[in-house]
Amino acid sequence: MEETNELIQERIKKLQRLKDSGVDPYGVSFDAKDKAREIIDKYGHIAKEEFETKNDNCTIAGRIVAMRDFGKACFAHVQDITGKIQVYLRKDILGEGYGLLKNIDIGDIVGLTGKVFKTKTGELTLEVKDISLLCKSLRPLPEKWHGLKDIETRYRQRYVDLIVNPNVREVFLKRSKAIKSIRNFFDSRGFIEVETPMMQPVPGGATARPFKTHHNALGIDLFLRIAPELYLKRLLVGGYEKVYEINRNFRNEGISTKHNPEFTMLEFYIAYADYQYLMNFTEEIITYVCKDVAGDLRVTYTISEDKEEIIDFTPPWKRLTMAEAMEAYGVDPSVFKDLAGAREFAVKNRIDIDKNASHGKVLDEIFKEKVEPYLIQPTFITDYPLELSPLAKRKKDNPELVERFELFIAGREVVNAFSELNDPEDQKGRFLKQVEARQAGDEEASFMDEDFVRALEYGMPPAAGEGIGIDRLVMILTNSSSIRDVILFPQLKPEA
RNA sequence: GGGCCUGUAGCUCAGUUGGCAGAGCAGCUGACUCUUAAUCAGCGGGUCGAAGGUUCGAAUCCUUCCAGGCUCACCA
Repeated sequence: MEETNELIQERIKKLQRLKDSGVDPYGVSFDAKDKAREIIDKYGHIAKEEFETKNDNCTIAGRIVAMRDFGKACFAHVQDITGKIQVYLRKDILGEGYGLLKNIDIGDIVGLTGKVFKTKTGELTLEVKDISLLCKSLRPLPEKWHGLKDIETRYRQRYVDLIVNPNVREVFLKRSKAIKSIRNFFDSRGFIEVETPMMQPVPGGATARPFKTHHNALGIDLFLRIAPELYLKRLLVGGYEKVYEINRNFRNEGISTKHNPEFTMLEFYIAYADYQYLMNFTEEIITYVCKDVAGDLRVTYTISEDKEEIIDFTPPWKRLTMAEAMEAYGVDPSVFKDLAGAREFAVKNRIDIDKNASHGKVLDEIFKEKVEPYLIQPTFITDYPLELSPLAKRKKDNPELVERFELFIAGREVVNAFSELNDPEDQKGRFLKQVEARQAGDEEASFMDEDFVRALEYGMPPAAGEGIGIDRLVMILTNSSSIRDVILFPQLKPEA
């Protein structure tokens, strides 16, 4: 971090010269009335000749990203949040102010006012009348042509990535837009946005290993939440009928292109609705967000280097039960009969399964291996085995299945939703089952949450609840192949 | 955690059989008032990821370690 090289030394010298000449190299506030993009939009279509009689001035602030020096004149590009615009500095116009240029580098942040015109080659340009340095930059930016490619540097020094890679800026603008769009959607439909604990004494609402932390004053261990579910349902008990939360979940598991230890989840609950209602509702939300962010219901997604797919969000989306989907992708229906049948199929197809795995778990494994990767277009899968869903309501006609669906897009689970179990006795029994599984060594099994059962005993209206993985959704909307490309500061090992 | 790959100048990358460490951009000096990967002349810049080993000699071969990528396992 302390490294200094010749290029930095040069800039420090310039910094000193600026100070010596009475220039504040770290500027003050600057009223940048105009934006690069707006200027280009406003004047771009006007013919070059017309500028000869015009005298329109604009004021912008931004970072110098390119410079072409001619001795007594200089072209540069200045970049602000909206984009880049060329500026033209002339000694005969700037007079003494032109001397500032000697100590200015690519990367410096400047504010300037100039007359709008078009160059010989037709590029809209500001002929600078006044320039002030707002911030001297001490480190050289990556090369102008190849930019910053090194993935590690891009993630570790995201600020540099954002300066030089416009597509990266674009991705995170889209992410912000997607989240705003989701809020609009829910707010306009009578939901209230809530915040529930990130630090929980009993981690629940999902099957995953939690992070543990400690509160000194209370003298207790707490867990970073793996899901907000149990708290949001407590709010249904409390009388709120439509709630949503957009916030971070934390899971103490592997890191991959699809997993970051902290990730953003949207969860929402609707009293008196069920999972069937939610499927339609999900189509509505996602098409709403997709239109807003991508401008179209069809988006291109790069599945792998040599495989690109157009994902079409035009509803209705395909709906299959887990069993139907398995059959459609060539899984022998005998797997549903019993554990032995499922196990046999798994072994035959070289699917790794834990030797203690239950029937439901084995089915889940087979599904993940044989079906999930092929669900490219948005597809709802319904009717999951009870034991995989300790918080979901049983199906009336088959109590071993639950009223649940997951939505798959591009071969990935993006949504998980179900009719919420509101029978306290059943819930308590399911918790106990989970506790048993935990004692038998399943580290992901849930803990008993006594207070949640107590809440259900007061009565929770029948309700439907859903979780949407925001990072994964944004990946699809921005054609990003790694979750790290949609998280500003993804988790990495500390720099050596 | 396993397998495969990568790490060389600020950035993007070459580096042959083990034989003086290279290019482009960026930087510095000079020229240049419509360039846009500006151009022209010249100059400087390296812990070759780290440590150890083999060798007369290592960026290059071997071992270990560090970081990253892809992938598998686990998961969302």
